[in-house]
Amino acid sequence: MAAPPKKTARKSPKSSVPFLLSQMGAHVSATFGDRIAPLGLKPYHAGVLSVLGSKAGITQQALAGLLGVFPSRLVGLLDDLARLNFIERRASPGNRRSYALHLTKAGHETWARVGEVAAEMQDDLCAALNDKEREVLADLLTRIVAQQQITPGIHPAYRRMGGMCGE
Amino acid sequence: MAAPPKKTARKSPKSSVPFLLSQMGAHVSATFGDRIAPLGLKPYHAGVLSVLGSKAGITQQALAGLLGVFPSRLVGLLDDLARLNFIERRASPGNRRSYALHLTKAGHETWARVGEVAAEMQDDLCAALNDKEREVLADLLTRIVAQQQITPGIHPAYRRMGGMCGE
DNA sequence: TATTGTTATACTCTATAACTATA
DNA sequence: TATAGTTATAGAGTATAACAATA
Repeated sequence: MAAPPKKTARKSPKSSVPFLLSQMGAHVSATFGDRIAPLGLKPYHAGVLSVLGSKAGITQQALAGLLGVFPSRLVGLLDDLARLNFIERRASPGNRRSYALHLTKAGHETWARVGEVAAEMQDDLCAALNDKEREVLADLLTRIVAQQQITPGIHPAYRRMGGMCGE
Repeated sequence: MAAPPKKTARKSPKSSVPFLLSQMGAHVSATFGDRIAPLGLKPYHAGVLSVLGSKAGITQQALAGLLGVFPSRLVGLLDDLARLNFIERRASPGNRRSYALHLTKAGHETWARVGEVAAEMQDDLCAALNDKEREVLADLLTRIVAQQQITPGIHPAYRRMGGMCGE
C-alpha cells in the first residue's frame, strides 16, 4: 500500500498525463459519436456490434456480463440495433428462455464501416505525429491499458456502477 | 478537404489509437471522480476550481463562455462550491448585476489537493512506463491536443452542445 | 426454486426557455 | 432595450426492482 518513492517530475496540471488523457478521451468519444451518428448509431451501439462481431451467438446475459452492465439496460440497446436490422435475436436451441445474438449481413457491413470511421479518425487525430510516433503512442497506451487491468476491446464506460452484484 | 493520402498501417480495432484514448479517458475520468469524491467534488467542480485559480474575479458569464456551457448550468455548480466554502461570489464594483468569482482560502487549499490527486494518479497510471517514456507520452498527447484545437486546460466535456449560440 | 429476458419506476443530469433585477 | 444571474420545465439516460415465462 505504501506509495513507491519514485515520482514523475511535477509539471503544470495542464500538461499532466491524466488530464491530457481525459481531455483526449472526451474529444475522441464526442467526435466518434458525431461520425457514426449518420449510421443511426451511438458509441455504445458500436461497442455491442464489436463484441457480437467476435462472439456470435452469445446470450444477452453473457453479453451483459462481458460489458459489465445490467441485462435490463441491454434490452433497449438491442432493440435499437434490431430495429436497424443490424442484429437478430435467434431462438436458442434447447432453451426457450434465452436468445442467441447474431449480426445480420447489414450488421457486419455497418461494423466494417465503423472500423473505417475509426481508421479515419486515427489519421485525423495523429496528424501532428509521424508514423514512428504513432506506433510509439499506440504502444505506450496499450501497455498502460494492460497494466491498469482494463479489458482490451471493452470500453470502461459500460462498467460504471453497472454490472450485476457478484464482482 | 481532400484527405491526405498518407495512412497509418491498419491495426486491429482494439489497438487503434482512438479506441485506446477513449478507453483511457473514461478510465481516468472515473478514477479521478472516485478520488476527489471525499473532497465533496465531482470532476466538473474541479475544472471550475482550476479556472478560478488562474482567473480570479471572473464573472459567471465569462466563466460560462470560457468553459462553453450555458450560464444557467453554472448556477448549481457554483452553489455547490459556495456551500463548501471553496468560492465566493463577491459584488462587482460598479455593476450590481454581476458577481466577481474568487476562490476562498479553503478553495485554494482544495485546488492544491486536487493537484496532488492528479500527480498521484499520474504515477499510478504510468506505472508501466519509465521516466523517459512518461515524458514522451506527455509530449505526444500535448502535441495532439494543440493540433486538434482543444483549449489547453479546459476539458472538452463542458462544451458538448452547451455554450451560447454565437460560435 | 433459479434463471432469462422484459417492463416499470425513480432519479440524475442538463439543454433550453422564461423570468428578475439591474443597466 | 439589453445584460447578469436565476428559476422552471422537460427530455434523455440509466440504476434498480418487480415481473412473466421457462427451466
